[in-house]
Parts: sequence; structure tokens; C-alpha cells
Amino acid sequence: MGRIKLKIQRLEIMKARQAKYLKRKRGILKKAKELSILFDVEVVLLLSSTFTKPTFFCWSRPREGLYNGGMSRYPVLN
Amino acid sequence: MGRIKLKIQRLEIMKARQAKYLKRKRGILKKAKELSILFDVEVVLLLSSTFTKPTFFCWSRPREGLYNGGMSRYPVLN
DNA sequence: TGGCCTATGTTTAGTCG
DNA sequence: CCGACTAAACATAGGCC
Repeated sequence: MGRIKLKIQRLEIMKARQAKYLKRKRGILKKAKELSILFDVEVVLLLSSTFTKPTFFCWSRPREGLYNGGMSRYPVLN
Repeated sequence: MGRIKLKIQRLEIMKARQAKYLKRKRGILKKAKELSILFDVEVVLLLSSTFTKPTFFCWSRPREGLYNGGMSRYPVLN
């Protein structure tokens, strides 16, 4: 993919790191969204890096008897 | 991607649904793993569908002073 | 930082075994 | 279900601004 195949190992060059991360983050977020829509799958995706703000994606099916589509306002342990 | 462009909308044909889901699930899991390795990013990915078992992927950086690489044995609210 | 570009590597729809 | 195959669509590395 791209001009050169990128070997899957930790990227140490910080300059390139952030730009690449942004591109790939967008890519996986798009995939997650497509998956949730295509297959009606509930998806939770959390990405936490040391160099940018964390990213959170969450999609859930609507549930009967719930006002907000089943999304909890606060985290719940059952 | 593939022979025919798949419009991103809910798939109703159950026969094709499961096979396609499996392929795409593998795809996004690979992406998640690559992301975590390349950028040293902590990743949580949870997929829950009505027609197969849920899938959970979690990767975290090792932390000093913790035995098991920072993975909580039980869910924790802070 | 982040958008745009393009060449090239990757993913996947459809099919068969 | 699983794996393999192919062609077409997609994602992205590197570069430029």
C-alpha cells in the first residue's frame, strides 16, 4: 500500500509517525463504521496513543424501551 | 473492493451476510493489530453481532510496576 | 497540522472446491 | 464452515504545499 511496503514494526521516526498514524486511524475508523452499518454489528473502538488525544468510536443497535439507542450515559458494570 | 462495489448499507441477505462479515472482521482485526504495533497505540476493539460470537481485541503498552503488562484482571472504573 | 496527489500494495466480493 | 483464487475497489507511503 502506498509507495513502499511498510514493515509492521514499531515506528521510531517521530516525524513520519504522527502523519502515518492519522492516516491509518482514519482508515480503521472508516472500516469500523462500515462494519457496523453493513452487518448491524455493535462496535467499540478505543485508540490511545501517547502523542495525540485518544479516539473513541462506539455504535450500538437501538433497543426497545430505551430512550437513547442503548448508549449508557455512564459506564456500567453488570 | 472485490468484484462489485458494495454500497454501505445494512445487509439483509443473511446467507451472504455472515461470510462477508467474517472477511471484514478479519480485515479490521489485522488493521487494529498493525496500528498497535506500528504506533505503539493502545487498542480496544469489541465487535458484537447477533449472529456470531462477540470478538474482543485488546492491546496495551507494558507499564512499570505492573506484573501483567497493564491489563486489568477485572474491569475498573476510575 | 492537515489536505491533496499518485503509484502501488492491500482488502474483499463473488465463486469454486 | 474453511481455504484458495481473481479482479476490482480501496488504503496508504511518500511527497508537496
